[in-house]
Amino acid sequence: MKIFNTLSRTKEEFVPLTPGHVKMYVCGPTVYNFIHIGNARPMIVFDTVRRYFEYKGYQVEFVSNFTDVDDKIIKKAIEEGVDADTISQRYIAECKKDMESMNVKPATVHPQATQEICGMLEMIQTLIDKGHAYVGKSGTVYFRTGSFKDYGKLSHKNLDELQSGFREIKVTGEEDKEDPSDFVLWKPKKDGEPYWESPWCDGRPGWHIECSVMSKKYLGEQIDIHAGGEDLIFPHHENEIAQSEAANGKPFAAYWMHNGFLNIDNKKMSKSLGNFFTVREIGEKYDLQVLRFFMLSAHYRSPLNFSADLMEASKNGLERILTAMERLTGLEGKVSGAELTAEENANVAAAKELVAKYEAAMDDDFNTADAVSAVFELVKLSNSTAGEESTRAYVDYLKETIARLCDVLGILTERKKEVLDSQVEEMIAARQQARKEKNFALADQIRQQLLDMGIVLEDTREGVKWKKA
RNA sequence: GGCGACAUAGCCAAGUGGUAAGGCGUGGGUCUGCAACACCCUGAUCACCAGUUCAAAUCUGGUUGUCGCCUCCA
Repeated sequence: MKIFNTLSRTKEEFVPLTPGHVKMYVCGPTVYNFIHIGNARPMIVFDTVRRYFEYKGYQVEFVSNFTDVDDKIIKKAIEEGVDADTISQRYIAECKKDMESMNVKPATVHPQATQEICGMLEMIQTLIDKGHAYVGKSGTVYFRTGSFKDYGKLSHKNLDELQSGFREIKVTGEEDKEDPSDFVLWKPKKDGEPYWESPWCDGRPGWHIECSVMSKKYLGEQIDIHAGGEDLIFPHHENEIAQSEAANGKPFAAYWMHNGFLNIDNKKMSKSLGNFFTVREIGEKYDLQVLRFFMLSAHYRSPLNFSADLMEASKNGLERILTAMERLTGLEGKVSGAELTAEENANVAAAKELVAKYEAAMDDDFNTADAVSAVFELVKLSNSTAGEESTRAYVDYLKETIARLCDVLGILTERKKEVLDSQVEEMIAARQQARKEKNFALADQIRQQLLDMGIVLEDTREGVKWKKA
């Protein structure tokens, strides 16, 4: 398997620290609101990465945090007149609902920053002891970037270049920094903010230290993969490397993976442009399986544009896969035979080549777009070669194969079982009766009524099928 | 200003040296009472220029254009 490593900016062969195991950490959201579809991209992408590792037989330890102490959370809490904790707990719960709807597996551990303060105090103290951090006059603790010679290795920047960009920060209240590119590890509380006691001042941790500590606690000092959105490369991940490697004295993550940004109608998503969508909002219009399928239609490192038209196209494409699977399920009850025919053997051989194509695509830095194309080719093979004259062995093989490949992508191949109310069932029966009597005008009228109710009918050889529009 | 990415059919999107996967959409056809599903057919010489090579979308240089990071941000 090859993985594009941001550190080297090249695809590298994946070699795990421990054979057969993968330790992976993905930076999670700050929980001050419902997650937006931009947050959803890394969740879906790296869940797919995890699933593929598992498909290949790796045991994956997958840790993803919730940042539950932050300016935005505090701001929201003040607005609502509640505790910061109330806000973060609420949106952690909502986020987990969204993840489930997107078929994102729960992490092995979902640590929360506020539960890990103790470890942060320890790591900060270690950094101070080793000369990598210092206490400013207000009790603020800063990381001394100049003390870490590899600072900039991930974002490929050097400290000199960074000086100018940080000048502005220096004037806005952190003037006790030794160097403008130093960053905060611990900062003093302000009135009304949550705080913890520390040897330096009552306060709270800086953002970057959280991930270093949680990663260390749940995965150890060295991990295989650290991932997140590309905007996190600098400064967040750069700072994590500095903290972890300075404190632990060994390399932190072997591979750094970053997903590209999601744009809306070719523009960056922002509240001021009014093109800001939460996952919850999209879920009202589409099954979130469609969102997931859409996200996998491009390579994870490419920027991806979101629009209603593209969602519509993804919906139709996904529908094609689900229809094919439904058809195979319908055939299961009608076919028999445990031995493949000669012709079927040839088709199975063709299918195996498509599985190989799928795996080759995923092995090449998780090329999901190419992998999906192999699934579509399997669908075409199934639609054009499986029928009532097929053997049960062949139908089972196709169904199992497509389902297995879709499962790695997190795409559920069985439609959610929905129950029709009796009124609808009666209408369908009435329409069938009308058709039998060749009263097609009435039949079409009933079909239109059902369509108005959001139910689409399809007359197939296996009988009437229905689905939601 | 610094660092970086991208530019493939109407749209989305693979392909990184040997004459362009796949999906959506469009148009035509088969099937069907009709519709839908499905199947068959239907489309690009790869932003532009120059170069390397027997051979380039794929390598090199340049031009144009779009975008990202450098500040909280997935």
